[in-house]
Amino acid sequence: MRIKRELSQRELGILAGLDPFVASARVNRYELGVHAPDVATAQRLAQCLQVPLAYLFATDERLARAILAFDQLSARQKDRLLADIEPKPGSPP
Amino acid sequence: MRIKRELSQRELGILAGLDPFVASARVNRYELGVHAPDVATAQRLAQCLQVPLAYLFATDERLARAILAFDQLSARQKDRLLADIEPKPGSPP
DNA sequence: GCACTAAGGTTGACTTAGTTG
DNA sequence: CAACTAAGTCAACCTTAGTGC
Repeated sequence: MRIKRELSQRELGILAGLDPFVASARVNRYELGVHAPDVATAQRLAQCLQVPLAYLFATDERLARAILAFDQLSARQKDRLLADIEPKPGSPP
Repeated sequence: MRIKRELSQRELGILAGLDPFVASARVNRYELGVHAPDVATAQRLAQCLQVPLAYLFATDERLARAILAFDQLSARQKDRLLADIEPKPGSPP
């Protein structure tokens, strides 16, 4: 899982609502990819990191950056960007 | 999990390498959100659906569309888009 | 064919307790 | 403090077997 944090593993886990006694071990396993959390826990971690849940699962570096950047845009900017890059229907065939 | 398929649940599961006898039940559980697959299985499903893994976890509709559209761009287009929308460092403070 | 489900077995995440820098 | 790990427990997923459309 793609975790980009500024806090310690333990602090992040506690912030995400994990029991302080287990936060360190669990976040460590997630960050190293030994274990994977359930989606609810992943969602809480994402909220604490202020990134979209999808960002944690972005395997491609550029896509990860795009997800972060897109998330920062205003609703209007998102709509304009989508209009720019989404393929128009009825073109390919 | 965000699954947008054109095949049947069973067909998708088989295509993703699941045992034909269990493909239907498992994909059904994933699609309805009753169970979640491990990341390796999710990755195989994403490949079959020809979407990035992150797309399956996009909770926001616009972000989901953006991920799909971004994935279709050429490497050069991706880099140009990132240059456009990524916040420049040193502006906020 | 399709989507969907309950019950029980089994695997892997979770807790505990600990080491190391 | 921090990052990281092994071992045993048990919840969550997987399999089986089945329903109804």
